[in-house]
Amino acid sequence: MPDIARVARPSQLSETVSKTIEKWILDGVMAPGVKLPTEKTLSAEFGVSRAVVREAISRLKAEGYVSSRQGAGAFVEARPGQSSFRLADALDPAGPAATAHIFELRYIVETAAAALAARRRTTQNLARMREPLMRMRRAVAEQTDGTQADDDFHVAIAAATNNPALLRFIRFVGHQFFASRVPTWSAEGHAAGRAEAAQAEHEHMFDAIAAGDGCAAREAARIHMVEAARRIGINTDHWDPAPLAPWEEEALP
Amino acid sequence: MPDIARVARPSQLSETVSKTIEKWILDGVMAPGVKLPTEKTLSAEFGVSRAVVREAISRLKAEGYVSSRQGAGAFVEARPGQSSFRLADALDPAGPAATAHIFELRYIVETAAAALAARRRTTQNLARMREPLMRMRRAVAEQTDGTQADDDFHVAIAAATNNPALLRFIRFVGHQFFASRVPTWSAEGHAAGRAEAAQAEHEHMFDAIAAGDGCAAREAARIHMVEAARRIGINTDHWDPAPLAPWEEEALP
DNA sequence: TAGGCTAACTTGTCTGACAAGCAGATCAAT
DNA sequence: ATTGATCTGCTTGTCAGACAAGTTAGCCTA
Repeated sequence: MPDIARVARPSQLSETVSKTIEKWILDGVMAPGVKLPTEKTLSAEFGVSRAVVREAISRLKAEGYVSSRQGAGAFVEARPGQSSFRLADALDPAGPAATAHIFELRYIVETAAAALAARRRTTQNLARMREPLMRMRRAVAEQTDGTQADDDFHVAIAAATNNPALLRFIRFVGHQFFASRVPTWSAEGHAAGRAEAAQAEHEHMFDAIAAGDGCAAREAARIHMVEAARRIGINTDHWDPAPLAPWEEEALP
Repeated sequence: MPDIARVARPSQLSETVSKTIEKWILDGVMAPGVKLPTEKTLSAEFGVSRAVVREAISRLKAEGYVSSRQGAGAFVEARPGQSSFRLADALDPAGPAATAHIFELRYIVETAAAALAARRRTTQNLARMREPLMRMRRAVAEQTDGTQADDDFHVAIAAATNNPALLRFIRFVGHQFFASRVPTWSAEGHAAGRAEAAQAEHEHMFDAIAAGDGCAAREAARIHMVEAARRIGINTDHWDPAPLAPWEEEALP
């Protein structure tokens, strides 16, 4: 079943209130450090109960826009909204152009991660990469779904960088494209040879990382990312060439 | 006044409840898609009022762990917590090691951004980079604070990549180190020549980007990042050398 | 003037209630 | 027997009022 466009939810009162206050903050109407109106004032202003206002403020607290102290009031944070990073904002939903931008970001970190993984991977890391690689091999042979294994493979590479922040970011960005991997591993994808092609790229990445060759790993990851982008219809002409270090250059064929 | 260690806040009831449920989800006790206990059940279970439970769930909704439908109940999201990315988690606060990891992530994206900016920048982009650059020059000359200008400069470079996602991520990561830039622009920083050194690196970055030389821009950014890391006491020995493309290599001195 | 004290105010929590919406059961009709 | 509508209990969303806990600012006293 093709996914149905999610019906516009009936606007929740608390959401309306929180979005309004969020807009105040983002537009600079309420500068960092200033005190928000009291809950009683806001509830009167918006014409809703205090419970709704509290729920709205609770959401703003969770997203790092404000913080509140009992007895004192609620205050706009120093760097509102910068405590967490989100790609698909509810205010400006991600279009096709945004997808290309996010993929370029993924391209940057994944190629760097592959190079780092080649230099830092332990034998245990390699084992954790080999497992999803085998699952993908089987998926290609049996023409089954390898989407999850694909995801796991990239996460395993990120884990080999020994950088938890990088790992979490790659996991985060990668999950944004979880759905995009389906066309590769679908029946059509198998028939068109997309799954097989992707798997060949994965094998190259693994071999380079196993060999400890950061240069080759970066190049293999670069090719995989460019091809993956192509498979989901993203133009990569103007991308940075995920370049190699001068002393790595002679290792290329 | 040296900043005082923030005293442990008196545990908010709603925070306790939301952290507990968050842990349930992260530990897999509650799988994606399953229905949470009703608010009445939870309030009885935790021994708090329904208002507290509602506030806790509201927080979890904001962070993308659960979603709720009126009349039906609250359900664990398909990819709980993956709707937003945060570096300093409240559960495991960022230590010095984490700072190094985050800085490496910043290093990866900032060097890539510099290379992209050199290839894509418009004259308007250059003007927006020149402005904070001038402010920093003045700060060096007058031994004043250039922290904000420093931040603005890096954001202006990111903006020149013409990639909003990359811009937002660099702004996000850069702000994590806003406080770290203070030692460079403090009175001691000026006296020790740190501000002057940083400014020289900035000038090199700007010149390379203005010249449209992606290779030189990447190298200038690499040097700046490594030096900036050194200034705040981060070991960079095992970092990836932010390499150059083969065809860019001859441009190096 | 300095310091303590009080009073008003604000957020945090509790209780009870009703409205809006959902899911399963019941039941009638074809 | 299957389908369709209706009904009923349950759950979340919203409201109102109240008290507890904590803060702020002004007053008052020494």
